Amino acid sequence: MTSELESSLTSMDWLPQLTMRAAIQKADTQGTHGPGGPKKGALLDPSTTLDQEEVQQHKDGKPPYSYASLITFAINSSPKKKMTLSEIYQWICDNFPYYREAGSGWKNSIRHNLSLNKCFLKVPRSKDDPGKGSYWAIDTNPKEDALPTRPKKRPRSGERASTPYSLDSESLGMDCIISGSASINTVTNKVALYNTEQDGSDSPRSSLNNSLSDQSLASVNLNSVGSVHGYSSVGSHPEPVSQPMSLQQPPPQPQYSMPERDKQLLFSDFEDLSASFRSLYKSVFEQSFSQQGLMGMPSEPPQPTHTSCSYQHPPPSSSISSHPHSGQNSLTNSIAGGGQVPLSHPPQLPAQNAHSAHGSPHGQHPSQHAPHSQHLSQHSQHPSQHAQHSQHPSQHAQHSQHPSQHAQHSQHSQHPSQHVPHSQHSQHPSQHAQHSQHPSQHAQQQGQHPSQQQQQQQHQSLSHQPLPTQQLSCSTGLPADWYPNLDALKESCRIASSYNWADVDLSPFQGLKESMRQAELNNWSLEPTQIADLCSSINQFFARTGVIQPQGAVQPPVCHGSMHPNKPGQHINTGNMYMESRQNLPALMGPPGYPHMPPMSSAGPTMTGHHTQMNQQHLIPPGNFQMRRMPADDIQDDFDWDSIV
DNA sequence: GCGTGTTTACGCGTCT
DNA sequence: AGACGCGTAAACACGC
Repeated sequence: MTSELESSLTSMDWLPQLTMRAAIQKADTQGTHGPGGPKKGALLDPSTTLDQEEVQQHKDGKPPYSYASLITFAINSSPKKKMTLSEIYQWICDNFPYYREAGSGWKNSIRHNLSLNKCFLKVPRSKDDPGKGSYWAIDTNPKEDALPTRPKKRPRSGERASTPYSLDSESLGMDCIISGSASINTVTNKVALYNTEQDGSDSPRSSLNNSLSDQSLASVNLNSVGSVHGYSSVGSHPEPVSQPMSLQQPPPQPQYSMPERDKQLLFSDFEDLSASFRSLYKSVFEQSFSQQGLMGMPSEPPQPTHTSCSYQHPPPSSSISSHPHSGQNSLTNSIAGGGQVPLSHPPQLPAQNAHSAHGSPHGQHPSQHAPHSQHLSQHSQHPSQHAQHSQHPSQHAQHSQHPSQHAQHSQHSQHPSQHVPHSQHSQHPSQHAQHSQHPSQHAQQQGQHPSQQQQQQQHQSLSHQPLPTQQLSCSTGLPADWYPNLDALKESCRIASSYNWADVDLSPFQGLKESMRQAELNNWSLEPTQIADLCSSINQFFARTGVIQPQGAVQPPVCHGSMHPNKPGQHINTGNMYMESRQNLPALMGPPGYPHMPPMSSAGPTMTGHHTQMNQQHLIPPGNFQMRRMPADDIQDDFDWDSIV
């Protein structure tokens, strides 16, 4: 598999299949509507399209597809991955003559499905695209929460208005292919995800916009830890994943300047990286936030708009055990990571894979429930990742104090690190210790940050200006080329996360803090440019704090990121770090694993918008860095191991 | 009026 | 038997 993935990483042919994959062939177990052939409900991979062969096979009679599948087919047949209701009708009629002659009841069912099924998102039309009805797209990150799927938009006249949330959300969209999380702010209103404001314009827009926003909401959802791939009950899947029933209805998509598969690569890689970023973020800054109250964010109560917050503290057992979709990430991560990262961590245990493969037909497997797909996926990956779910420092204690919770999660995870004695988790709740079992962690070292002048020089040539703190990096830090690729980046994040940043004066890095905070607020839903910026900023950060080894070798060009302490005006020119990075760091500054990230004309406000400010903030006061490594035994692995495995 | 969208209710088949 | 997924019908509201 590893080799397969390695090769496929080049070809990227696998991406369309990974993306949002959750095709569950339930046909053999339920929903049989006829002998042989595909069954209704058999396929609900949002990324699938309908094979012409399939079409031909069901020219006569009612197609053996569920309405949800039909809708999925239709939408996916659209280059924009969205369709109006009438277009969906038309597509179905075009491809399934049965419905031409059928009454109109099926249309009602289509509408019913669209409304009811969380997989489908209503995308408001943009102002420049007037017309009747909204677009419908497939939610790449449907929230399958026990919470109401959406607010009742209008009280029905009559008595039923008193039951605003009568929908059985668990029964809704169970066939959705959950790809993760994030969908921030969508627990109650999924439409918001496809806000045309974010989306750019729904209609005629640039190909780039289309490719990036139609389905992915124009962002790289880092929060969806590998979840983009959705899950696939491989074990029960009657057909190999590599043989999606789908197939390529040949929609030439010339308007895509970036191939669809590239977009998906972007997703899969970045999402796979999300936990690492998040972990790093939490490791580095949360303590600082809590101590200094800077920006007030992570210490603030969960933002109501932050969906993930809704899942931060699921009821111990019920919420965990009742979410049938969250197991996706096991497979997801195993696919995405491909085991390429040369970590000493043991490979994913079979049980974990089996976990995702178990997918019970009814989605009752604890790991399959979507509502906590993000949450539980991480739980299932590694118990120590609980911290990643928390935005509030005080919540870490929760994650670290209850062996029972770990035990509970252990039901979903076979990760070897689960065997870390619980005492380790509870030893340093207040420190937000980043425990790690990774062998690369070594003795703690301390260092003093050099003078600002040195920093300036270092900025110009990081590799030639070893900092005292870089002594640390000499033994345990990152190589200068810490993010030449995705795996390296993840590993770097992991290593960096293992430091005890609590002792580090992070005040010089307000900009980075803010960047990461914004990323956190956005559920790590970042655009490529923002990813690049973040990488750049982190690179600077690493350099400043000595995490990056002062090696001259493959040292990436000095980032012009927000961490730049001495050239605050440098980015004012473009306001887009990535653009500058692209110019100066052609090979390294782009998001790892994303080879052709196109230059973005505009970066989202999430990250880049802060950079100018950050540049001002990143002036580093002299000599105030002290880093102390946590004792190896106390290191909690907060890295998303499964994202690698 | 019609299309669209939401919601409720119910029946059926399957699975546990 | 109950839960579940799915299909179907229908009521209702909204906007063009």
